[in-house]
Amino acid sequence: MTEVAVGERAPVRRRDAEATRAAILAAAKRQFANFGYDGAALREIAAEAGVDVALIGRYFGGKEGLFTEALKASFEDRFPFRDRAAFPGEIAEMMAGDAQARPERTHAFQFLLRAATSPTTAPLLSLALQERFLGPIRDWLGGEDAGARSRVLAGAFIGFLVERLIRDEPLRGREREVFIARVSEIFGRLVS
Amino acid sequence: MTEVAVGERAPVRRRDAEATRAAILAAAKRQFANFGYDGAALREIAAEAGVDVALIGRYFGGKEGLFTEALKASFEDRFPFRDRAAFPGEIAEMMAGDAQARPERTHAFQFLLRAATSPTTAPLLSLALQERFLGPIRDWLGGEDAGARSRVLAGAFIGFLVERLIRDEPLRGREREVFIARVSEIFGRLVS
DNA sequence: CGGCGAAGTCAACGCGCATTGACATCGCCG
DNA sequence: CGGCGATGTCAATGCGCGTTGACTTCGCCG
Repeated sequence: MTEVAVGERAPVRRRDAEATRAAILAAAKRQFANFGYDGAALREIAAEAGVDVALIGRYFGGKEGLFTEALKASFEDRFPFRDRAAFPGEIAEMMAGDAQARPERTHAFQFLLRAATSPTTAPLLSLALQERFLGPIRDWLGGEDAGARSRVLAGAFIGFLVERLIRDEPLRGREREVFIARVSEIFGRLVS
Repeated sequence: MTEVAVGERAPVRRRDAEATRAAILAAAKRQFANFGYDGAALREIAAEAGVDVALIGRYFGGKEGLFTEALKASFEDRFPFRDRAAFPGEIAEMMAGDAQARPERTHAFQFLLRAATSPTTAPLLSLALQERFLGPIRDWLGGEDAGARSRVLAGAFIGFLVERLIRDEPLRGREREVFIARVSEIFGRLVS
C-alpha cells in the first residue's frame, strides 16, 4: 500500500505517476468491492483517489482495464493456506468473525462476489479464480480426486462468505459457537 | 405459469391486463436472472413481453417494484424440503446436475445470486431470503440451535450453487461421483 | 535558463437508461 | 348504441455514465 504523506514534508515531486496510479487502484478496489462493476462509477473512484477522471483513461485504458487490474490486485491479499490441521478452525473463525475484523480480506471477498454476478466480469473472474484460487487449493489438497474435492471446498468456502455478506450482523454467543463448530467440522472433512 | 396462446383461437379479449402483467413478470424473471438488477433493461423486458415500456410503469410502479414482484415470484418455484433422509442425496444430485436439467430452479438461483450483489437489491433479497428460505429451513431443521445450524446449511447451499454458476461446465464421471458423495455427506451432517 | 514531454485539468459529447405525461383505442355496461 | 374508464401507444425529458480531445502546468535535462 503506497501511502500519501499529507502533512509533513510535502512531496518533492507533486506529479508522481506511480503514486497516482496506486491511489486510483486502491480507490477502485474499494468501490468495486462495495458497488460491483456496474455500480461503481469512475467519477466516484477518481474523486476518492483525489484525481481527475480522465487520468483513469490514461493509466488504465478504461473501466474494464481498471477492473482487471483491481481484480488481479485483490488476489494479492491472499487466502491463508497453511497446515492442514489448523486450517478448519482458522477458516471457521474467520467466517464467524465480524466483517470489520479483517477489512482487507472481507474486501477481497466482496470484490470477487460482486464480480461473479455481472456478465461483463464473470469471465474475467472465472479465469482469475481458477488460476489463483481453485488451482492452489487443488495443489494444496493433493491426493486422490483433488479436482472434485477442491470444487467442494471452494463451494463451501464461497457459500459461507456469501451467507455472511447477505446477513452481515455478526454472530454472537452460543450461536457463534455452534456455527464455528459446524463449519470447522465441514472443512476438517474436506481437507482429508 | 400463464401461457399465451399464439396460433389458435386468437384471444377473445386483446386487452387483458392480467395476461399483460404476467407476460411482463415472466420476462422480468428471465432478464433479471440473466443480467442482474442493473444489467436488465426495462426496454428489453418490455420487448420480450411484447409490450410497451410504459406499461411497466403502470403495472409495477417502476423498476424496483417490478424487481420486488419478480423476486417474490421466483421463490414460488420452491426448493425441495422433504424428508430428512432423502434430502442430502437429492440436493447433492441437484448441485451436480447440469444447469439445463432444471431450468426453472437454476433460474431462480441465478436470480437470487445476481440480486445478492447489487446494493440496491441486497436489502430486498435479505428480507425475502430470511422469510422464505432461512425461516423455513430453520423450522424444518428444528431441534437445538436451529438458528445457527440453518445458517450453516444455507451457507453451504448457496456456496455450491455459486460454485456451479461460476464454472458452469457440468460435472462428469468420477469427478461427479466424488462431488456428490462429498456434498451429500456434508448436508447429511447438517440436517442432523 | 529554455523547451519539451510527461502529468494533470477541463469541458463536451454521445449513449442508454428510467420515468412521465399527453394522447389514442378498445371493450364493457348502462 | 354511446360514453367512459381501462388498456395500450408514443414521444420527450432529464440524468448519470464512460469516453475523448484540446488545453494547461509542472519538472526534468541539456
